[in-house]
Parts: sequence; structure tokens; C-alpha cells
Amino acid sequence: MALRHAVLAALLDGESSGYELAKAFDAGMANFWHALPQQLYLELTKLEKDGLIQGRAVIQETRPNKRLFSVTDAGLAELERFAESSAKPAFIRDDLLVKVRAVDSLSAKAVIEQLEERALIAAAKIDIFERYLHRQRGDVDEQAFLSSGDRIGPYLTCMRGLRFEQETADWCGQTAQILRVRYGVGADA
Amino acid sequence: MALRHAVLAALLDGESSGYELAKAFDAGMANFWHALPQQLYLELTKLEKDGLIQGRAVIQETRPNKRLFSVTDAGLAELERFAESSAKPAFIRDDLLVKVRAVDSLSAKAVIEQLEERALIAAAKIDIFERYLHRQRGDVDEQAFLSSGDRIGPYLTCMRGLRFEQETADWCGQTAQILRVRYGVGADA
DNA sequence: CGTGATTACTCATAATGTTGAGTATGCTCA
DNA sequence: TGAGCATACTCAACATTATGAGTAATCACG
Repeated sequence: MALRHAVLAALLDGESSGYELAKAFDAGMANFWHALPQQLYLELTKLEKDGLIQGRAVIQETRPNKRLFSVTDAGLAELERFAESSAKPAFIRDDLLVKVRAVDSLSAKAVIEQLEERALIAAAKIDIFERYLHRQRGDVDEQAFLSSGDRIGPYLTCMRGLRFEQETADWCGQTAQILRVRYGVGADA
Repeated sequence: MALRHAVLAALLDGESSGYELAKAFDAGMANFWHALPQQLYLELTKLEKDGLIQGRAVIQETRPNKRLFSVTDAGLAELERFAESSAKPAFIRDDLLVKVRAVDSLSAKAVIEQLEERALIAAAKIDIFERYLHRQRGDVDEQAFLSSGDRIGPYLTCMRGLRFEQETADWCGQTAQILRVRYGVGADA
């Protein structure tokens, strides 16, 4: 029952179609949850059936018709219940860490390459997140925005995503460097 | 096929029973993967059937008998294959982030409490990880250990876990503080 | 002497997440 | 003019993870 609440939380940004949500939950932007389009469409159907969101059809001329969903009062109440229930601990679960853990028994080259690739991906996300944060806070500085802006939830979670990616980029870069030195693999992996 | 490789990587530390692995993959220690005992026992059975690990029974007088597993050559080869295949991106997937994302539409108290609780949990993990790192490197400093120690994979992944938890503790603390100020909830939540 | 924690493991089922294959239309760019 | 991309969504099958309920012995605590 977790995607359920992630979708509700995302819909607080305003009415949205499955397709738009799918983009938001995809690799690029998902700073607080990740899901594939198929899951989202399914979840939206269930949420509507349960009365937690309501959809309205939008007939389009030039594009396929779509349905825009928004959170109902029952949905808000459900989110409130969710927020009060105890959160389960979050874990890192990452293929790349498994590979690094085993690196002493493997040929390091592939691992180094993947660390460097991951660092680049993280750098791209950092860029996206920084732009988003800047756009959100507008002219005021961060402190001022956080104390008086009218919607800070998305900002706060994006901050977390940003720091996570910065940490990822740093660790991947440093780890790749250490392994390169140890195993004499050139920098131009 | 991911737990599979996590188990293989964990067994590189040396022969281990399902029970011991279960502790290592549990909340406290799992700095590179997380799994429940039931999953591990199942996976160990499959790994043995596939010849990637081999078990040997140890008959104990005072405790139930157990089976210790170690990685075979085929298992090592499988890990090598895994390391060379491209890693799928890692995502944060955390209930608490969902709650923070939605906090503007909720009563903030419960969210603040959970942020503070999470910060404490993270602090405890930081402690565990720091001790582990210190024990691993022994007398030499980190740089020296990383360039000449004989097994650095576990050290590197634990570093990642450490930083992740530090980031968690910082962000949770700061976020709780911001929300406390905004919503006038006392520090003694 | 019995309550609860630790060691050591198993089985079944439910919930979640991933993969693959479709359907359909229209827009843009070469 | 046709290849590829964006919009917009659906269905089915599979893989992975999580949950709940047991079994059974020993040990430490009061």
C-alpha cells in the first residue's frame, strides 16, 4: 500500500493524467518514489474505485483523450491516516553496491566503468533537481522560502533527492578513483 | 536475480549459515542490501541447487544443527557475469519522503515525530558503521587501508552506507526543525 | 520453574514490481 | 512520404519481496 500514497501525494500538486504521472515517476524526475506507467494506471483505477481520487475525462481534438485525476476528501483523509501510521525503514538496494562489495574477487574494470557511468547519471539528476529547486523558490532565498512559502513538501523532498544524488556522485567518483589506482586501470575507462 | 548476487557477495566474507546471513541482511547491518530470513533460506537452497554455493552440515550439541555455505567457482563466475552486466539505476523508495511530500496538506505533527525518530535510527546506524570501518582498517588510516588493504569491497560499501545515514540524519533533523517552526509544534514532540 | 530471548530453519500465501506486447492518433523532420 | 517520437492508455504473465504462522531446542533471568 505504498505506491497508493505516493500517487495521492503526487496528485496534491494538482490534477494530473496517468501519462503525466508516469513521466513524474520515471527515472528522471522521481525524487521521492519510482514506478512504471503500468503500475500507475492500475493504481489510478483502484484509487478511483475506492473513491480516494476522482477523474474527469478531457476530450482532445488533436491528441488521444485523457482523464485528469484529483484527490478527494476521502483521499486526503487516507493520506492523513498514512502519515500517522509508522513509517517502515528505508533501505538502499542497489546492484552497484553489490558489485563493489564483491570487487576484490572480480576483475575491477567493469565495476569502475559502472561507477563512472553512475556518477554521470547522478550529475544529470543534480542538475535537474537544482533547476527545480530554483524555480520553486523564485527570487527569495531558501531560508525565506522554507519559512514562508506556501507549499514546501515537494521542495523538501527534492532537497533530499538532491543530496542523495550528490552523495552518489561523490562516492562513485571517489570509489572509481580508488579502484583505478589499486588495479591500474586507466582513467579513460 | 538480485538477492542472488547479494548473497553470493556476502558469502565472500567467508562461510556462513542462513541464520548468520539473515542477521547481516537485517535492518541493523544491511549496508548494501536488505532481505528477510525467509527469502535468504529460499535463495540459499536455490543457489546450492544451481551449484553456485556449497553447503556443509555442522552438527552442534547445544544448538540446532546448521549448514554453512561458501561460494563455488561457478558462483564466482556468476558474480563476474553479474558485475559485467549493466546495473539498473537505484531509486529512493521511502514512506517518509511520501509523507513529507504531502505535509502541506496534512497535520504536521506525526510527520515531524517520524522525522525525528528516523534521525535517531540513522544516528544509531552511523555509530555501528563507524565502528565497523574502524575495526576493518585497524591501525592504518583510511587512505592507506584503501590503497593497500587486501579486501576493501565491504569497506567501500559500508562507507556508502555511512554517508547515506549521515545524509538521512541531517536531512531529517533539518526538515523536522523547519516544520516545527512553521507549524508551531514544540521541540518535545 | 516458567517467561522470554537466541539459535536455526520451513512452508504457504499475499502484495508488489517488472517485462513484454499491444492499440491508436498526430506531429515533426528529413 | 515515411520513420520516429510524443501522447494516452490497456492487458497478461512473470519475478521478486513481504507477511504470517510454525517447529524445536537451549539458555539466562528472576
